[in-house]
Amino acid sequence: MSVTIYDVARKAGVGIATVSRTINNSTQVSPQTKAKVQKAIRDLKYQPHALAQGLARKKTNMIAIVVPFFTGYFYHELLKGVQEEISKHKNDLILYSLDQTDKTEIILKRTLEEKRVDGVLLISLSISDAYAREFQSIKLPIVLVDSYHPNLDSIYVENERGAYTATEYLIKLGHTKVGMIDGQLRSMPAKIRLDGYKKALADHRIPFHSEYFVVSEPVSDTDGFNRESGYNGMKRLLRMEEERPTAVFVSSDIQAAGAIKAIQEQNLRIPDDVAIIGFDDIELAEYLELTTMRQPMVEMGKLGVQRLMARIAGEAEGIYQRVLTTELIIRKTCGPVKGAVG
Amino acid sequence: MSVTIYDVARKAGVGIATVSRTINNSTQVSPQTKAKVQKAIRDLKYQPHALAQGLARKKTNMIAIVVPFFTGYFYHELLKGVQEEISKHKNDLILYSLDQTDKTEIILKRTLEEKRVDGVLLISLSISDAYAREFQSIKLPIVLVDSYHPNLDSIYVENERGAYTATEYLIKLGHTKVGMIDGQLRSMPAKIRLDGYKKALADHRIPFHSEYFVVSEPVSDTDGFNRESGYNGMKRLLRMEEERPTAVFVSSDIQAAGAIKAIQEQNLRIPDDVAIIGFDDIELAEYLELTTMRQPMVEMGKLGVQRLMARIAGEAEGIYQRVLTTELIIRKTCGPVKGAVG
DNA sequence: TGCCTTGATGGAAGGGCTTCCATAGATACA
DNA sequence: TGTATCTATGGAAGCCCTTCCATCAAGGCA
Repeated sequence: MSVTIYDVARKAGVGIATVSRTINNSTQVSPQTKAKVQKAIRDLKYQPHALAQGLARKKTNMIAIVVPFFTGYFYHELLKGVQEEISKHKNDLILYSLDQTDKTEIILKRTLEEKRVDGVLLISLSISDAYAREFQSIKLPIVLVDSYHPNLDSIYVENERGAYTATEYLIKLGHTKVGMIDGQLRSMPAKIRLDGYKKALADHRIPFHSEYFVVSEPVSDTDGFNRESGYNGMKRLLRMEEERPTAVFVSSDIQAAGAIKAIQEQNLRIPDDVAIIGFDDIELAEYLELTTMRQPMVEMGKLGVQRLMARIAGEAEGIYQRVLTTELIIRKTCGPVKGAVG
Repeated sequence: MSVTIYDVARKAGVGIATVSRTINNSTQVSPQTKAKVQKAIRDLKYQPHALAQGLARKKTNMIAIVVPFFTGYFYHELLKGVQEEISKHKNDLILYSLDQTDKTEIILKRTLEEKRVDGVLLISLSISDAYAREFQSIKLPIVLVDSYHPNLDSIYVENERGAYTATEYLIKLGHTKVGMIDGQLRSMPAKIRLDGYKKALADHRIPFHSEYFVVSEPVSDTDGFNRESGYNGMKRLLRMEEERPTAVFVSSDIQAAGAIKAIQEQNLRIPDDVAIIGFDDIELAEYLELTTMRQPMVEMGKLGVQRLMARIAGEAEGIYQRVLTTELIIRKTCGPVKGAVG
């Protein structure tokens, strides 16, 4: 049925080992023989069987990418970077998208033991110490992107600094009633962004006001970075009426989109009544004219792949911890506090 | 190093065939033996090697999905449906995203010959007759989604009817100067939507005005369904000044987003000066309050997987051609023509 | 009691590749 | 001219499974 290395060998009048060497560009083959074999390969339209190769080589040329898909656009952008980079390396990508973050370890366990992939790219998901150790001991390369573990290669943005900058930006516009809408605190970025927010307040001698801080409700087991949570969070803040914050730092653009909707529904104006700053700078932010903190998402994806490939090739040493910077993108959802000097 | 079926067999004091049978739930194993083997599997944390299984079984439990990624959100939504469905079938997904549509056949060739996957899901990409035949003769299941080939399973929406409905909707609002911004005509949906547009005009005795029809410029080798093309297309239409269309059917929401931007930049109002209707109903459409034709993207993804799995299981016969309906979603970017009765 | 089923089990042969090891021929050196 | 050194090549083992085929024990029936 399908043509194998034996067929090629017979046709070229050589041994299978020689065919294999030719395929794999070994220098151990004389030019004449190589030419003969290549001709036979062409004639028979031979293509090595990927699984058999993988089995024999103990290398599959596939990597797994594990993402929590539910939150949408952020991962979409990141995936772009991953795709761009991976195609350069002639590797294939197995996509595992989780509908619940607590399934992470089930997937990791499988990738770990099935030996289907050469490495894993874990996006925005945290990993327990136990599993981190397991990956190390089994020597399956893994790189965390938008996540962090002290013993594993990690690529992430300076979440605390970004949140600090965002909050401070609002404060410098004259706002003192500065709220925050965050994702689930079990998500690492959410937690750290809260720290940045608190620190900015403290540095400017504004007391932290627990009513101004809203965490998205735990819907099933998501990380809470979604539109509904932004919408609900903002509604809660607006219920405070006169006491409501005049500016809100929203922990992700997608939540900011929901927040904006809630504000508009109350016939309040942005930024006059409520100023909004987001986080991420997904494509949507541009449409919404949302002021936000940009994360270099595409770049994160690329760097993740690069590092992973290096690890797989055995060219990587030590633990790689790359912190990328965020950038304040000023659009139109933030303005000075009402009553302040223009 | 890693634990194999031999280790399990030795530990359980049985032969490897029995272990294999236990794993694969054969009834040919006595309950006692099965229990013994299962215990050994648990004790040793044994997990079958996916590649070896694939090689022996001639079945990989992986399917390839080939998408043109550049156009963004549409595929993102579709992928959601695919993911949901595929996880039910315990299959893995290899993602091939093309940066150029003319690479389609290169990828197909590989998937065809490498035997890495059990089937292929081809999204929005066309396939030549030659390749269609090849897939059939080699018996590698393939399902086209948002695309069509007479001899292959295809799932797509009634593009002509959808375009017709959209155009007619504008006409019924009183517009007679109805323009269209389309993707590259080599893309099948783009071509067929043009037909629908023309037919609606004809049925309402409005002559087709070639200046009102704009095709996105051929950027590298994309299908032209992107924001820039919508932006540029609309700019071109607006250059006609007083002669410009009062309503435009834009062939995809993402282009509509660009078109809206172009309109706003000229300080024109939507829908008063120019009415816009899109196609797709991607998530962004809701933010933009875009009136559009909804395609059931998630459903298309699911159906595609279902059909493919049936094919792989050998339960599918004949050629499946499933046409899904589109739905007019009225939001706020269309209104009656100026001067008409409200 | 003897023979035939039947069910449970093990062995071995693939599946298609890579790679170690052995061999043979050629070259080089003394 | 004989021996040591290389290079090109082939054979076979191994990667880890599935599955066909053979075997064996036990039970059923005459």
